[in-house]
Amino acid sequence: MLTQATIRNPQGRRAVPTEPTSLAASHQLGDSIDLMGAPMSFARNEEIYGEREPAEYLYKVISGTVRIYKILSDGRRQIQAFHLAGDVFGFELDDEHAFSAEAICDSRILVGKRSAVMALAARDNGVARQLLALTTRELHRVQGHVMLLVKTAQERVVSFLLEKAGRSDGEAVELPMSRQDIADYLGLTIETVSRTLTSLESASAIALPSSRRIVLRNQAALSRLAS
Amino acid sequence: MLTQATIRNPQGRRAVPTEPTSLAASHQLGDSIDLMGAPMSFARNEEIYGEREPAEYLYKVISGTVRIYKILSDGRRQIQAFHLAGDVFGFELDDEHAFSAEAICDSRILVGKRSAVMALAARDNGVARQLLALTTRELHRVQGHVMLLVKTAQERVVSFLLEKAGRSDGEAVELPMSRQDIADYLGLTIETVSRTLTSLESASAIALPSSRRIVLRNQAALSRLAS
DNA sequence: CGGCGCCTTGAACCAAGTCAAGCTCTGTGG
DNA sequence: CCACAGAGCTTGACTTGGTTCAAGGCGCCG
Repeated sequence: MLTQATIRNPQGRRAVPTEPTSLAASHQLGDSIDLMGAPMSFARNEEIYGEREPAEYLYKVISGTVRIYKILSDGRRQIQAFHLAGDVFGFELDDEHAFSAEAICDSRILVGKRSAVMALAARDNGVARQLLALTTRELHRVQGHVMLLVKTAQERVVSFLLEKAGRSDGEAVELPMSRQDIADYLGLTIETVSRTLTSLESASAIALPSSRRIVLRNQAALSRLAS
Repeated sequence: MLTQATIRNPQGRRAVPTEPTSLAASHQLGDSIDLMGAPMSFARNEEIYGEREPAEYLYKVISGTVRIYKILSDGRRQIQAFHLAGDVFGFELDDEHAFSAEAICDSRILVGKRSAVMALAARDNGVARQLLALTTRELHRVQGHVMLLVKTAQERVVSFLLEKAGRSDGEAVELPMSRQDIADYLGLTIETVSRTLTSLESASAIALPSSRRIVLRNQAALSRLAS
């Protein structure tokens, strides 16, 4: 359908919309900027943009999940964020991306010209304030991530589960990401994540009907374990 | 001189200006919001605001250094940021402070009404964009903090020194904060920070003429150690 | 059925934490 | 000017939570 989704630039790295996006932001929606850009599809593990590339676009997840990450000089990968449906990402301080972005599973992403949104924000105060709100919310989330990274392995895993549960309906958490993704977000190894989940299951705090599906059986106990 | 600086509310926790602040932002200054609020003095270790208190004011450091932190349920303290002269802090997502703030050394802080700045931002697009710029810069810094916290102890300490060196003139870094403050910022113990500094000195990468003064003797080697 | 990702489990190891002295400033009072 | 006290910093010996290395299991798809 949207074949341009997989078009890549000469370096084979960045997917771009095939035509200039016609953009408008309806700030009456109150909650988030609606990028009237081109919806694009990204396959599982497909790169959306790479670190140090020019930051030309802003992105809003329609469906699917995106990981934002950086590779450290020793080859380890640190995931900064998982973005779910509704999240806007791709903001940058300067004109290059500080992180890379990849689709974790097949995803649809709304892609809009960053310069157009910025120009609009310069004219329209409502848009500017929405950008501020989005950035402040993201700042808050990253501050929470810092608090996570100084806790014990069990506290990190439990906090992660509770955060995911907060954004999912029903009692079970469906995880689109692999154990490696979780480990790289929490600053742990895949083995530690796996062992911790197993031990939480033994303690009847959670159930693991399948590796990507986790049932929180005792939310109160989990909240206590999250420190 | 500014005796109101030490006035505290009934709970003895929050210092407030004695009179309603007359506020104006001159966004022509281009770089930062000038809170034309009341300059206040805070003594070493004096609280500026506490976690969960209503976020009524915004703050800009005139001189001195401020630590922004949270106490974890197990009693450990995690420092989110050190703010130096010129930095603006006190932004919040909702109407309460998510963190506490204390002066690390005797400091002068410009204090302005948050609501006044927000009202101004609603009218004046330039102010709104400056707030966005400040928040985006802070987001960037916190993202860097996340990257720090997954590194080894030596990498964290070296990165910290290089960051401080970047904001100080001359070849020596003057640290206003204690080893405990550094440890709580880096997610390490005071002993590990101390040992790491000693070992860097043995390796001639730094010199420690006094405990609060650190000379970077081999910046290239340090950059390599920062990973 | 066989192959390949992905996940779990086990055993050994190590970086950083903990516990415990002891040292070095700095300011204060005799 | 020295004695003392206290806070802040360093150092040493031991412990431990999490990593590393290695093997094996599970589920899915051709």
